[in-house]
Amino acid sequence: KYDAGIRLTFEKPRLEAHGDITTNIALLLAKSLGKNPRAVAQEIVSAMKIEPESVAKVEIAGPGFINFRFTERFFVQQLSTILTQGLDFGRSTIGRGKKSQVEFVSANPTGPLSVGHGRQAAIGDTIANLLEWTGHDVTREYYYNNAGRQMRLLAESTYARYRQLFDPSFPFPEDGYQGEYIKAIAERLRADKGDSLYKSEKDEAIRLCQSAAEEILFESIKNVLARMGVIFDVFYNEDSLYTSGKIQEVVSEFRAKGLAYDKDGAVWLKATALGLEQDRVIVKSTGEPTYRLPDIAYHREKFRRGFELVVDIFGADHIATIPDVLAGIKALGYDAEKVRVVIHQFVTLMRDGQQVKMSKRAANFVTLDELIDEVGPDAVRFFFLMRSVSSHLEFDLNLAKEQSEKNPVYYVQYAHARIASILRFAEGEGLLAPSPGVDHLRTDLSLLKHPEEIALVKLLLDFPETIESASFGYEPQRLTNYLHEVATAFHKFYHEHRVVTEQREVTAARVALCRASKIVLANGCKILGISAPERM
RNA sequence: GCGCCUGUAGCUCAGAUGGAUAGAGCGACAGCCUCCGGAGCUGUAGGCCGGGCGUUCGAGUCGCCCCAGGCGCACCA
Repeated sequence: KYDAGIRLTFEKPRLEAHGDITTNIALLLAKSLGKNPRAVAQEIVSAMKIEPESVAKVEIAGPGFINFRFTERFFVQQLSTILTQGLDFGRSTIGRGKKSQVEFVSANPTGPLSVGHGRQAAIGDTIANLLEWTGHDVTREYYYNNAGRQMRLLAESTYARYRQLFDPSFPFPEDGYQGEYIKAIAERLRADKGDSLYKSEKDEAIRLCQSAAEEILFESIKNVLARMGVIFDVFYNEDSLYTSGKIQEVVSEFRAKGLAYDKDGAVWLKATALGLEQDRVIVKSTGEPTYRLPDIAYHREKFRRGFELVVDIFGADHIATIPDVLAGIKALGYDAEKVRVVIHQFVTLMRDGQQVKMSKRAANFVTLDELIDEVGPDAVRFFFLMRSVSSHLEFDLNLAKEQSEKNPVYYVQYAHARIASILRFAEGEGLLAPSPGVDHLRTDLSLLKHPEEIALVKLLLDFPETIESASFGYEPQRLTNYLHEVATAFHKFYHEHRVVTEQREVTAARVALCRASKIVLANGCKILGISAPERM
């Protein structure tokens, strides 16, 4: 009966003592009504019809919050939803099959992936998983450039290393790639082709070096990504934008719209007309486009390919390019709001309390492959997903290697393995029906009434909401933190109560709780891309 | 100089849409296994949420100004 343009919302109070859900509606209304908020709350409560089956208590608290407490029965009965949905529990269709693309890693094949790429791989793949779980139709895409200056340098470096195998005095390019991996590629070339490159004409030999290096590097990039459980649907080659004329098309359109002009022999994008600080070169005086142009053309293709949601995952060093691309897209008539850019901050590795120095030039460069070798793929992914993406990440190698309770990965996985073990034990005692799906329908879940049991049930029921908020906010760390909480709640429950007891009915109810916990942990791990072991 | 990110317990970090008494892990200290996995659990200590001003019933959260650190600011990608 009040309409002050205020929406009635409920939220979960931070303090358990404040009930299960709460609303501040009375506080919001009080001002416009010129009444005491508690009096408004009282009016609202008096006018409400409550169902005693589900609602245990309604109370007005503090300055005028209305707190609701549900019955334990209300919660506990929802366990059957978890058990029925099983490996699909947590999935939703709110994404309505929206055609979505997540672009990440996108490193050019000029060297092995770094630990920074690893963070991006974990974030991108997990965001893709989250989108899938919320009902999006997801394409994982890797964009790369195998032309241009960097690749030329790679080719020349490879060629030089190859020549040095025959003649150590052969000069190495000044800005060449120093890494050992170039030497390895050269060795492989010699093994495959002998000295044939040595004899052939130089430009031709360099071309061969480039394609060989590219092939070998991509193979190793794909391998290391696969170790992390990351598989791309599409590898999009920037070069195709040139050969198909898409680049030229964009320039022409900008010109037609009066958004491009010539100056000093280069073509400039009139970015100032699009609300940006300064105009930018899109085609250099040499005739070569700057990175902006293909980026804009590429993003236009994303729209043309029908994506309704485009998620770009970039490292912090790419931040400057984003406004140009978004402005360009908008100028071409596309809705830039459909592009969500996730910027992640950098990673530092810590070993024995010391920062591990990482320099691409120097020899102490740590590759993603080496990191996985050292701590294993589960720890790598989990650690990369523990922190919010906008936060600098300190990766503690000692902790990640530790096989103990200190290590959060093991803590979560241990909870899962422990449940598996309990279920094996219960099965051994002949206490499990062969089909859990049928079993739980006959289980009296209202026998779960201890605080640790109820707390665990409530937390498990938060799972779908956690996925939604992680998915729509592009914040995987919410899920990571949540799973840690679930593990804690389970361990507490387990510590306080025996699952397998003399009373068959109680045992059945607790087994159901274990199974539901196992489902949530397993599904959560699946989204994070880590294993949920039955034993460890 | 300009832009983006960050600043919360000794350390590493959570705290979505402003809510009631600020959380976890590690580290420190003190405890808990005749019993389904101790890779577990319980307790103690530890905080002017970088500083200031503002917005409002209410700010770690929003705005402005400082301070400190990171990353950018090319006719490199």
